Amino acid sequence: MNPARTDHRKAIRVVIAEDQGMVLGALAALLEIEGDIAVVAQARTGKEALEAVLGHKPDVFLTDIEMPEMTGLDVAAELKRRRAGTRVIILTTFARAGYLRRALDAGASGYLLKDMRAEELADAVRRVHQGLRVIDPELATEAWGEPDPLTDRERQVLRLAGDGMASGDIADQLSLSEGTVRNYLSEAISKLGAGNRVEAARIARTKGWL
Amino acid sequence: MNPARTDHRKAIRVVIAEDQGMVLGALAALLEIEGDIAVVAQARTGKEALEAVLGHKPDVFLTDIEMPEMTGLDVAAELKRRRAGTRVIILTTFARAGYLRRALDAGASGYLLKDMRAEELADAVRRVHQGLRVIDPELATEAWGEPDPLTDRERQVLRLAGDGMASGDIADQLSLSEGTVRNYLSEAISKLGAGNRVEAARIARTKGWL
DNA sequence: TCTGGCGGATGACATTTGTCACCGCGGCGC
DNA sequence: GCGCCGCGGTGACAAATGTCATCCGCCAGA
Repeated sequence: MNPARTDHRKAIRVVIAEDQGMVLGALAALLEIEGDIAVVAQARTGKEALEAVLGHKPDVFLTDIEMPEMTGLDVAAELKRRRAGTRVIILTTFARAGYLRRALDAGASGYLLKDMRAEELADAVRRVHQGLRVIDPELATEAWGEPDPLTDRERQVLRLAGDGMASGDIADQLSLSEGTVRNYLSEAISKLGAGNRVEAARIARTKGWL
Repeated sequence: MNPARTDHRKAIRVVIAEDQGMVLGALAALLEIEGDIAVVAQARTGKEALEAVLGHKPDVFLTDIEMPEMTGLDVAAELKRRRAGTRVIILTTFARAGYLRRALDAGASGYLLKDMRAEELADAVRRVHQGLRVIDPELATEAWGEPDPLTDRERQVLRLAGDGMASGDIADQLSLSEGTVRNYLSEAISKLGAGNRVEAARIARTKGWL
């Protein structure tokens, strides 16, 4: 099962980031079983992760997306900006085209879903370490779908509306007039083919456009 | 770290259920590391889990809540009904009082959150195996809070409304009149102290009342 | 300089939501 | 039998929401 019982000094060095402690520890255990992979640090927030990667300069950085303080996508983007040599694998629950696109833009080498079989993880790490790209097949095909029709304003407004905030309150928070908020919402609703703000927010969320 | 390097035939036998393959496998790896715990089966849906537990009669059943086909809570309730001797530990993302209450009603011996430290899991399994109860401290205190003020109808209506369905459509789906739907919604909104249906749905969800 | 687009705003209107008061019916306890 | 809930329903009304047409100021490109 372990293709290379290599000398431990040559092991692939990995940093893992994931906000749920239980999952974090479990993933580490999963990778540690492999003889050729060494988990050199674990992080529970985006900021911790960024520091860990900059400090340890691992070969591979495996990260969740939704974390406190910084998302995994933010961390990936920052690493790209700083030209840290580490390759990034995104590991997330969400099969959302928007997330995948942003991940690739942020220079990620891999995008895997948490409902893949656990056995495939170590292989993905090895592949990415060798310079290959690993994209979950389910996403790879459907992915290059629609390209997010929403403007920034529409996104902001929709996010708040989706949490149940009333038009007036949204207007206050964004320093817009209530009418304008309703206009944006109306635009978003029609762009997304929804029947009302709530449905629109739901659709946008599932597509990863937030 | 392993209190008992016990004879393997005496290992604590565990079945794990969790819909995300990656997490499932990782948790199994985490427990397998311990010398005194043996993972005898893994399941990715509630139904699979039920069959696995009935078939293997493990000492401990560790399960997620939200899974396809049957929730972990449903499985626990069914096991209680059938008087299967297996002790149940719920392992979930959600610190919701409503879930905990239902878990205990369903005879669960443990309720843990996925953001606990991974090291604590094996200990929790051992404790439960010895007949102790293990409840996440964060929940244990706050838990016996408010007791879900919603009626069944209000719950149904709120669920659909929270997904963006319009009053008329909800009425059709539940074979009620639109006015009645609005009445239920209004009741729910005031019971929950919300400002509108969406906020009400959000509140109910976070409390675990769905 | 003109023109077109974009962000933001208005006003008017139809529809949907949220609230309230009140009715009818079937149990259930007394 | 009587009263009283709980569930479902009506009707009416105010407020919030969704839709449109239109307008203004600004700035980039021809």
